[in-house]
Amino acid sequence: MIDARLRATNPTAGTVTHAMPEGHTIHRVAEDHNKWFAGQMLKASSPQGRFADGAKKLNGKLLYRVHAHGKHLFYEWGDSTLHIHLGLYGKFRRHKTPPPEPRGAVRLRVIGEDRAFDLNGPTACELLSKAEFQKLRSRLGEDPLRDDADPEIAWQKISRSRSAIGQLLLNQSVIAGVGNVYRAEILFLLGLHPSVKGNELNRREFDDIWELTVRLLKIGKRYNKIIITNPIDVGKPRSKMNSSERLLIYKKPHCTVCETAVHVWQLASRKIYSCPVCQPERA
DNA sequence: TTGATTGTTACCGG
DNA sequence: TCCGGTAACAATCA
Repeated sequence: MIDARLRATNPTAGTVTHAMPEGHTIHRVAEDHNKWFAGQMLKASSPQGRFADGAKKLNGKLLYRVHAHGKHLFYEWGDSTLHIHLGLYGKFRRHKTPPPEPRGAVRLRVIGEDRAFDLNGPTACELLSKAEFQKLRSRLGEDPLRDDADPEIAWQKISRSRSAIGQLLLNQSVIAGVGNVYRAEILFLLGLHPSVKGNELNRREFDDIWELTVRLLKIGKRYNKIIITNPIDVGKPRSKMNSSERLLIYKKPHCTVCETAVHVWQLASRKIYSCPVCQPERA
């Protein structure tokens, strides 16, 4: 069970990070309590006063039974749950043992027999009660990577919404795990304008979105990167692709299919890239 | 040094 | 209630 590869939020918007440290022992927690709980997200769910208790509970614990849902990781500990969310830049960094002195913002150090992991970056890392876990879990939508995912539930939410599909894809309570890069690439590949409303999509279009999302997230999980392009077209295996070869529309000045200038705009407070020709607006 | 960011939440107003 | 926009958070990178 060691090194189960699980997906989590990370700098690459929902792809896998390093192998997750399951079956290892927490050796150290950050001394800088304020830094640990710096983010608003953490303040909301973890009052600072609880840190000391949490840190004590964390130290020396064995991490076991990890599972991912969307961009969240959960380690079960009997009645409580360690919740980790890697945010924008968080990641698990793997070391051999003994690991070097921690550098930068190391939140958590996990030590195994032959390897160690540092959790660093502005990440969520908190201990949740059963009720808190249930509450968080209930706010998450279907994760296309999970065996128990039910696309019907996602379809109900999307088909009843007047929001743009470009918004809905980023909404973790609709589909959990899609980030800004995936949303741009998914809509581009399907020729859908990001402004098309959820309730304007037909079932066939939703099925295409779901299937493509599953496929892309699986590739991302496997290669630890968001990879959209076909390796045959690029002429090298996926593991060797560089960043400009992996994507089709995100941050591209010109459409990689028709060479039209890519339209860059804001949707859901995030930059969205779309091709005015390949993704026509709907009347 | 500066600005942007592959993420999320709280809050406010329509 | 639903929906859109904005601010805040903070490490990292160009």
